[in-house]
Amino acid sequence: MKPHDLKVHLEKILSEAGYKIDRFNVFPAARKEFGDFSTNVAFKMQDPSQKKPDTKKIIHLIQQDEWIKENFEKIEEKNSFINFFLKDRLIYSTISEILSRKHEYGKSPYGQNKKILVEFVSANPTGPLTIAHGRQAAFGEAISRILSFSGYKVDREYYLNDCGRQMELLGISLKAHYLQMKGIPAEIPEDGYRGNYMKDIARKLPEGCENRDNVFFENVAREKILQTIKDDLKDFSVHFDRWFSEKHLRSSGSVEKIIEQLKKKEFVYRADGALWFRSTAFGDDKDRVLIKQDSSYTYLAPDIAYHADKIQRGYDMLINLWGPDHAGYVPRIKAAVAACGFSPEKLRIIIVQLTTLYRGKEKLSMSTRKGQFITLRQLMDEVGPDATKFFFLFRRAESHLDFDLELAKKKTEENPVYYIQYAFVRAKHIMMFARERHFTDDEVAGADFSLLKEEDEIEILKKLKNFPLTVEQSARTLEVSKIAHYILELAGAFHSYYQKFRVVDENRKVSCARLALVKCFLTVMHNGLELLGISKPEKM
RNA sequence: GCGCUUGUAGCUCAACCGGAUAGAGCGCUGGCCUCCGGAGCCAGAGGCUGUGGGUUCAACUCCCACCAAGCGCGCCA
Repeated sequence: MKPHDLKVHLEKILSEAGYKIDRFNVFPAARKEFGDFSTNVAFKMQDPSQKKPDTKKIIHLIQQDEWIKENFEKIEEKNSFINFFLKDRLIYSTISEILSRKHEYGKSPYGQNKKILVEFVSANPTGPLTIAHGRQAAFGEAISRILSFSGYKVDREYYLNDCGRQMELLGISLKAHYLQMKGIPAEIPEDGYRGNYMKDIARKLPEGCENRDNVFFENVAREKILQTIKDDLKDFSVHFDRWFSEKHLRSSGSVEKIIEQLKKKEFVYRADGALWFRSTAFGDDKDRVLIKQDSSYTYLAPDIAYHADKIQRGYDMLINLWGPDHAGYVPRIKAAVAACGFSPEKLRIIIVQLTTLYRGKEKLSMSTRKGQFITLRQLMDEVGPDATKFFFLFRRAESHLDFDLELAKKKTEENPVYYIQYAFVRAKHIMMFARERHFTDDEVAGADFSLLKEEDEIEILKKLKNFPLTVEQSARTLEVSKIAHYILELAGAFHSYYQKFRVVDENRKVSCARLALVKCFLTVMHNGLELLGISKPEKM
């Protein structure tokens, strides 16, 4: 049972009794002594003239209901909240539910099979992925997994800016690096790319490329860099269904087409020798140029075409993960989507804030062009992919976080991810130990769960019971950190329990019940770690 | 100057979209291995939730002003 189920029933009971309540909440109890669920409904029904709500009448009414009687042991008032205590068998039924649903536990039809496109990373192929891209990659991957677990049909997409001025510059830069290497005087452009990765690419080029044109070098650089990006993502367990090429978008005529459509709807106009998009009609601060005086496109034009393309592909919702430097870009792309006849609320843009890197006290400034940056690869090598991921996913996307590299390296073993994985390994070990003692799956599944009477056991059970709710909340709010925090809490409860009680002990019946609990713990941990994309070690 | 985001324990972050005594990890102090792995557990210290107002039965959460940090404000991409 979820809080929502109880809420629906309470609404029914109260409306049948003739009460009208605006909005009230039913939520998991904040404290043990408050039972399992709490509601603030009494406050919402309160007569404004009274100082305290009259809960007695309401409780009496609720207690008459058959469904309530069937499911709840008792209902109490405390500080004008109404607390519900579930019957024991409902708490224990969580175990059977987890044992039977296994890796499906927490899965829900919440998303109603709606199609969602998650677009993320989308870094220009002008250099290796940085730590900032890493954070977006971790988020995008986890959000995709959570949504798909919650009943959405999810596609992940990477928008590839594989043409335009930055690409030209990349080609020119590579050629200059190559020539310099051959001892031929050449200058890397002021705003060109000068990182070591460029020198590496130049070094691997065959002899005799001196007279090749810039396009040749551009193609080589783009392909090489794209390959390293793909390798980085693969090693970070981040997967894309589609790489959407801007070059193809442009050559397909989509840009012209969408501008034509906007013209028909009179959302564009000519002024000062340029073509403007009337984004102010959709709440933007000012109108935006689509075609410049020199008749070339601005960045916005193909981007509108790209979003129009997404919409045409029939998605019910679009999610974009952007860096904070694009925050100001949100109103105009929402406007564009609205102009295409798509509800702007269905485009959810998550701004993933930057991580400021420190080495001790020293703040590291990052610039792709100058080649000064910490790459995702370096971070993975130094801290490990799991710890890196967890580090990102534990925080909300909007938090601007500081990260000290020295500290991260030094404290690797104290990273919460090890705490979590250790709990998992411990539980695994117990199951192995039990197998050696000839406990069978059937014996465990058939145990008398009501033997789990210890406070710590009930606490774990209640946490396990809340997993589906946590997943749903995470899917609704797109906040991945909820899952990470949930897992950490669950791991903590298990560690504490482990310390106090032996699972496999003399009393075989109790052992069986406890083994069932451990098994459930493992299942939920597995499901949670899977959603975050963090590995589940057998040993440490 | 304007806009967006963020200010919570010494540090890094939570707090279930207004709820009950603001919680974890790290660090600090003191304890705990004859027994499923001590990468763990237990106890303790540590807070005017940036500041000042307001709304409410109830504010970390909403509103206003201010302070501080980050990022934006091109016919760049």
